[in-house]
Amino acid sequence: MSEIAEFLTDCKKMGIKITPQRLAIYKILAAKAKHPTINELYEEIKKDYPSLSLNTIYKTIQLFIELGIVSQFTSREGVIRYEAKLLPHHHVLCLKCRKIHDVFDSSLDELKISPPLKNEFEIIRHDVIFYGYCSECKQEGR
Amino acid sequence: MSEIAEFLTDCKKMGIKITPQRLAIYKILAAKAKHPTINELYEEIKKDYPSLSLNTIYKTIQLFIELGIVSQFTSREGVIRYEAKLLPHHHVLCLKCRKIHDVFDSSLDELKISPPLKNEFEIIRHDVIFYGYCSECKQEGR
DNA sequence: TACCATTTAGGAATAAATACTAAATACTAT
DNA sequence: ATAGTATTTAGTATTTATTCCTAAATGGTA
Repeated sequence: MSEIAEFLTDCKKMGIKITPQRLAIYKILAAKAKHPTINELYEEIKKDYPSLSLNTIYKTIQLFIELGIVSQFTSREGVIRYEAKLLPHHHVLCLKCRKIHDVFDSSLDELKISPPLKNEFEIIRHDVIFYGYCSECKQEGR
Repeated sequence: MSEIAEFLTDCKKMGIKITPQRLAIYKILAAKAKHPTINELYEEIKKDYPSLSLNTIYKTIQLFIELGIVSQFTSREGVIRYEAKLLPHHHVLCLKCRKIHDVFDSSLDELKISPPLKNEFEIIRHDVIFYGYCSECKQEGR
């Protein structure tokens, strides 16, 4: 659980308080292969913290994004999803079941940036999003 | 204006009616370098069609997406933007001024799909989104 | 030109996100 | 350990975004 330890030191460094709510939210966001929406977060955390307010989730997410430890991620469908920034990776979205999976392929991390783009922009990073059908959905036809 | 002519034949082929509202919306979406949000569309079209309803924009956009002539596009910020599907291209978002520009670089259209990804998914297409600073913003510092 | 199914405008209804405030809590220095 | 203080939370109210509904208007067809 070194991610959690890292989170705790991050919080101290940034001067924000460590609360059970924040820890619970971060833990879910840091869990691999999860890309919850606000409501999915809410439903999941309510199991352990029945009194938790949606408002707290909104504010915590916003705080995490400002601190740079969480990123927003939005699929073509316009559904906003969140995840902790851990290893660099990309995504693949199943066009049928809508599940989003992580893609770890470091060759995608070093795309060739064409000269016109390089001239006009200072590129910091990039995301690749694949669209297709996952193993379950491609079997059962579309 | 061949895009507009193409739009008109598309509509006929699909059996939907060509209305001034639909044409106005499509024209803005087809204008290069524009990636409007719902509200930006609304504000812009209201200049010419003061009576146009927000409702109409929502429904028209949804129709266009179903017809496959418009695509949604959502940046890390979670703001949904729309554009007509013309040539295949990718995007670059300025982290300061938030403007989104098109990137035409066909080498990005043929990414190498790693074996694990290929085995588990049937990949149909992909998007690349670059993040960085545009020529104006990188000069004036951040 | 008249007909009819489709489309629009506008308001009502619903859903999503944010603002506000009193009560509760994490951290600091003692 | 304890008290003090600024931060944070929960809960409600408010605002904003999106969808639903219906009568009136309009585009395409014969």
